Amino acid sequence: MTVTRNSRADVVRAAGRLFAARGYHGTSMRDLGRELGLQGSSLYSHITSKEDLLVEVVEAGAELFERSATRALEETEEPIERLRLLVGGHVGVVLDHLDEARTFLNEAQALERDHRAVVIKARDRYESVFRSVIRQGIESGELRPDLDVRMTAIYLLSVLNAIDRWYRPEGELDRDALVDSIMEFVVRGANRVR
Amino acid sequence: MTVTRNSRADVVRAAGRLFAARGYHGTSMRDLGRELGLQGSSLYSHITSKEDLLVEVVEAGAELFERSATRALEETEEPIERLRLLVGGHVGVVLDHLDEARTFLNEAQALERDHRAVVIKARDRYESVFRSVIRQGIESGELRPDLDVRMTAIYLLSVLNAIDRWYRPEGELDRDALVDSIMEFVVRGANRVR
DNA sequence: CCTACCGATCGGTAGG
DNA sequence: CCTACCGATCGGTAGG
Repeated sequence: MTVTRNSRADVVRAAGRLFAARGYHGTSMRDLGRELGLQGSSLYSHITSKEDLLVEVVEAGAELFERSATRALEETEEPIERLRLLVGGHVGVVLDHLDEARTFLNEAQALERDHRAVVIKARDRYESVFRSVIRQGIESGELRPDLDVRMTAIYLLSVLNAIDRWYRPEGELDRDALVDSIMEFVVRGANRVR
Repeated sequence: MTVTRNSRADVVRAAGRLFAARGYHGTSMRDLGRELGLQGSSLYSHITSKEDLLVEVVEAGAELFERSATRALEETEEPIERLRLLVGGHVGVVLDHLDEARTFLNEAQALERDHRAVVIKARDRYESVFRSVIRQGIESGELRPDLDVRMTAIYLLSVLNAIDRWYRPEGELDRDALVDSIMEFVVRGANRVR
């Protein structure tokens, strides 16, 4: 049995776990120390403040979502394919990086002003990728022309951001079926082909 | 200028305001006292614990949603009309009772086990109303028969529960237009009429 | 990474 | 509803 010291990355990951489960204000540095098998005060050899930890976890979440969007755009130019990749990528981030995703989505309000502003900008950029892909789908004739682009993006993201609230990987619905289900829900309502 | 004493209801309402804005763990009893212009310790002449306050706010939220669902069912028997009333009622609760709605939706995790279980049951009952109305829409032939009832209810509620994250009453979209927009998004995708 | 602390703040009580 | 507290816990530092 090897007892290794914790790395800074271990600390950030554990913080994500607790922030996602109990919230930032619901997590004390002593809770976090316990999670890692050390004293709360020992955490300060890795970080300089509790807020720092939140910033790192939230930024990790933001990066995961942004990278997913970039990949979707690089993979193909076909709008509906892009939309499916955006949905699949988002589902992947939520399911594979639940803690970072949840903290990014729910705990950004606990950040102080400047850092919160950065997060809001990252969210806007991410949402704008959805908007532009929806717009491309309209231009290509695959989505109906009277669609409200902004609203559609908001509704789709509402569905995606709520997944962690109900989805259980042990359930009957696997990841691909989930993506199909969401795509059907969204695109059937926006599809021109009748 | 009349300086009146605060009632218990005032305390609960103010608690809802702060819990919704900063979260339960992000709100101290002294914060709440300041909000009402009195000492933190004075709150204990109205209530017996901080957790009590959370229970009351969350239950107020639960009741508002349940009453909205009951009203929708009583108003009409036509499935699509019922669905519209459910959506309109939900939008009304979120916009007119934002603090209770937010606390109900986001802060129930801070409740201790027993009370949290009550909330989860209330949510299930509410969701089951959505499911049964969707089922009625399928039976009446207005919604397509291959629709996944559970998933459709979850997606619709995901859209509804995210409204407080982006909707601004000062914006161009008024309440009725919001309801129309959501109904179009959901029903067009589920509508049999082509 | 630990021990030993720090001042500040927490939820809550006693007694008016 | 206030004053005056209580013990516990908070984020964080010093010094090893």
